Amino acid sequence: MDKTYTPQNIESNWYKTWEEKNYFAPSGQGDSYCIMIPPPNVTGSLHMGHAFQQTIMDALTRYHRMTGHNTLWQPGTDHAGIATQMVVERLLAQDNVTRHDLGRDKFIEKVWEWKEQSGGTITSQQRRLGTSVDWSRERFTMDDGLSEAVKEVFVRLYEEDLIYRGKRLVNWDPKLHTAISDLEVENKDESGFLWHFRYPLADGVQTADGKDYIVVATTRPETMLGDTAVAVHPEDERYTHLVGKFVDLPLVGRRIPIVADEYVDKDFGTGCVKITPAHDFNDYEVGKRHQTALINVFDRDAKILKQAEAFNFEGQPIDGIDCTIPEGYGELDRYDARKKIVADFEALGLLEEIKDHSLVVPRGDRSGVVIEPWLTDQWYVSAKTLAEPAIKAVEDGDIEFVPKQWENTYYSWMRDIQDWCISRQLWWGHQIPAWYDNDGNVYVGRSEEEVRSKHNLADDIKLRQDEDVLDTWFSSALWTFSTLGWPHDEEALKTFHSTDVLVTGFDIIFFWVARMIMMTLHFIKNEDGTPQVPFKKVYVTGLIRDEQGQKMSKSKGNVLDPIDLIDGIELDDLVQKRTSGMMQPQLKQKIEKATRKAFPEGFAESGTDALRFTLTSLASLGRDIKFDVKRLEGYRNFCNKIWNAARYVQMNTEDENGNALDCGQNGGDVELSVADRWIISRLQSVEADVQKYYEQYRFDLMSQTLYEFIWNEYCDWYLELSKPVFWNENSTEAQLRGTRRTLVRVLETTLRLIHPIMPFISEEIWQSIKGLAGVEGDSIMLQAFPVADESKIDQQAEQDIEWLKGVIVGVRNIRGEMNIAPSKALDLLFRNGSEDDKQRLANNENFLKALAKLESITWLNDGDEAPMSATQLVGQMEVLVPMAGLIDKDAEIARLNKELEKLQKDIQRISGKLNNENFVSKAPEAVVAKEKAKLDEMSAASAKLNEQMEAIKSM
RNA sequence: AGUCCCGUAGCUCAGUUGGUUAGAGCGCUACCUUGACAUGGUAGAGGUCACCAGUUCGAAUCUGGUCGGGACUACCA
Repeated sequence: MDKTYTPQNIESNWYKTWEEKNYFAPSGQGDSYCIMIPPPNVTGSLHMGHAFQQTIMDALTRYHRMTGHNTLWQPGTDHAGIATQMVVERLLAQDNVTRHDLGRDKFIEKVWEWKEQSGGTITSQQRRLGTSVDWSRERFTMDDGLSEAVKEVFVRLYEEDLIYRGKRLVNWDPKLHTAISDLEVENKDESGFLWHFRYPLADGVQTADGKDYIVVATTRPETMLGDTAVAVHPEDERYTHLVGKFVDLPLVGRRIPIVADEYVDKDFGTGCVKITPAHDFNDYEVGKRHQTALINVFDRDAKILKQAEAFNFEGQPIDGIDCTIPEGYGELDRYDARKKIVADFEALGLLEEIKDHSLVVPRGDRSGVVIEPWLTDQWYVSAKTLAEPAIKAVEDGDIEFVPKQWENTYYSWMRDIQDWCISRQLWWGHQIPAWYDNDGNVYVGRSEEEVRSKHNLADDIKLRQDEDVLDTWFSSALWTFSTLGWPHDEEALKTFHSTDVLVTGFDIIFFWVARMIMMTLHFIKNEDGTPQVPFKKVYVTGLIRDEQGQKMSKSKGNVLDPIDLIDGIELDDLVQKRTSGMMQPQLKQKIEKATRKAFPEGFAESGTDALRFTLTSLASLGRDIKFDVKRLEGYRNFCNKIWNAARYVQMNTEDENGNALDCGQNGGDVELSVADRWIISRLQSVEADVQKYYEQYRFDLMSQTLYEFIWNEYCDWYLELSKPVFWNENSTEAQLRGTRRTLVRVLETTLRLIHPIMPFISEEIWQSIKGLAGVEGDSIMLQAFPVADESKIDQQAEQDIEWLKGVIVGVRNIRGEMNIAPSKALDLLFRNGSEDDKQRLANNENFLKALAKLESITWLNDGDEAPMSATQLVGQMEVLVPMAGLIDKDAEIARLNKELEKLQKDIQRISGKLNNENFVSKAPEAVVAKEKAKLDEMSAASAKLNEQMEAIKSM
């Protein structure tokens, strides 16, 4: 083994080997365990969030593989409709080409080219991360098989009346020219105005206070061109006499009714609301209740039409409605139209006032432009029917969220779920399996042939397929079963479905998790017909944020590429990476400055294992993660520590020529020291804890447990305790064998414990020590995961080592505080020890002398005078370091004072407790007894130290 | 507006059913190149657990409130 740990040398080869040998495929034996990867979008490359989630999935996968499960981690990618189409359009735009220049087929070809490239980037990144997915099963949401599943689901839902088509208001993105679902709309608080307009009353009617107009307030003046009514509250006395009367809509001249509707808030604005059913979701409902028309005034760009269009609520065009668009408004952008409307109202003397107003503005999550409620034909999924069993599955505990609090979020959305608009006016995606004839009839089916034969359509009837595609999330909703071969090949489905756990972020609980639950419960059934859940657990991870706690995003220029942390990157390259290909180049300087400030050194190479360990150690439940590069450095050092510990083990279990020494594998007496028994005992507890933490998804606690065991117990103490055995000329062969065997076996076991988190370093070291540990096998991946053996828990050994540590730390404390050179060997005196103490010393003298660097150890009898000494207490026993020539009297007095003060404080606190009548009578006996024992011990200690103090002072 | 999360050492965070001397990593101080490791070792400094009130013999932990930070959902034109 090399002297220093260099991750690059070991990581590249092992992954290739594992993959070539097909270790990632399910073993075909044991109970099944399955995780579906949340398919990354093929829009670019993996970010820290992916690295985080995939580390957790890989740890779970490797763990279950090692516990003997038939384990499948299913990989794949998502076509990410809008997002990917936008990426490719932006690329084309660099050459001044639009998708329309290319035409649909050519454009889609380009997107496939991009998909190949981006998909390749993603999978190679995944390999670098060490993900043990079964690549032979890799899927893409637009594969033939998955497209089959999409069609099948669409057709069946249509046949069950759970998918329908209708002309309704949708969230229209006027930039991307597509409908989007409610979830893709981001509502943002922005400041704007509330314009108060006067609408003249028709037929000479007057208001209660004698005006010939009423005042409506609006934040969207331009939509008044499509007004079909004015609404007031039914109990608003100011206006009751006007209900049923009319106003003449200014500019347009249309006569529209005044209606009474509960929707109106009497106390807001003027209490009169203009109703524009074709351009506002609430107005749509009001209009529907009062059977007004729908008057659309916008085109697909949200520009004013030359001639408005009127529809009824069945979506049919209607005649006889005045659809005038006033002169000069046609083709005006919505915001220009707004200005003009306001100006025109003002000119007409109909502008009452303008108030500042904060309002909520809906923006498209991809385009960022203001979304327009717009009347179009779209396809919908009736969500309520599907939602019911999906709610129940969580209520009944068939699906559990970890942490549990996310179930609230899930319920609150599901119980108020709206129909899901699934059609998108894009080119990249699954084209909707619906065909139209020239009479406007719709036929839904798996193919044109199926449609023709099913509906007996003659060959000469022309059919054209719906040009729209489905929402990306429609296909991802089928992910757990479409990837396993549904609807045609159900073998894998039978084996691996329901899957075990979904690891994902809370940001897609609605987009994805909820919809997967709905679709899967509806389509996948057990043999007895009961529905199958897609997964039994949902592990919801936090978000990885930057060092400031900001969300990482390309536009903010604060993203970290996990590969850069693994390989390291120069500052200049990092800056270059963060500032290239930006959508907002004006931010370049700011990003550069922030980056140079945050990471003045760039990143050193840390290796995959260190990154993975960092991510798991940060994986607390229900909390976002501020990614701290310092933490990564610490765990890189941890890898180095493991590496060097392994080197020590190897050096002491092989001779200079690399031949194995006798580690007790081939018979011969084996004698275990107390240290050997102690570390074996401690290992059992660690094994039990690790298993528990897997069950609880507490990767943070697991990492901490492993870190502490390896560093603070195995390295800091056990390795040191092994040295006296190896270096003592009097050690017997049996003793040497015992310690060698323990040394290497504990290491070998520990490597298996860390393997799911740190696959590379564990494999590399394991390969070079497996023989020494008497283990055979091709890869640590295929070894069994360690299981705690309670019979190896050795209380006696643990207590003995605690005692030993107490003495050693006591001596070291005196050395440290008194500035005694580490090289100076000390003469140690013990006084007032019990039989146990004496026994322990007898058993451990060798260890004690070596680790505390002692020249001699002498027991004083009870009455014996001690020379002036610095004192430490281990229980009742006094450990004395003679001061002569070493220790300054005042320094020792000061040190004792410090100790005594601490003791005094504790004694006060505890005796206060014990003097409290209530505590003694009401607290459990065990607690009282414990406090009493503590007090006794501290009092005795205090007395001893005081005595010692007096002795020193009087000398 | 509703729901939820968070506030613990200079920084990033653990602390599982109330009973610990409140922990870790990084950073800091002093000493040490001893034959696994200076990406290291040893010793140490550092906390009124945001604040207030309550429940309790006992609260970082439970309850209510206040302040501060954040997330999600909904929304009055």
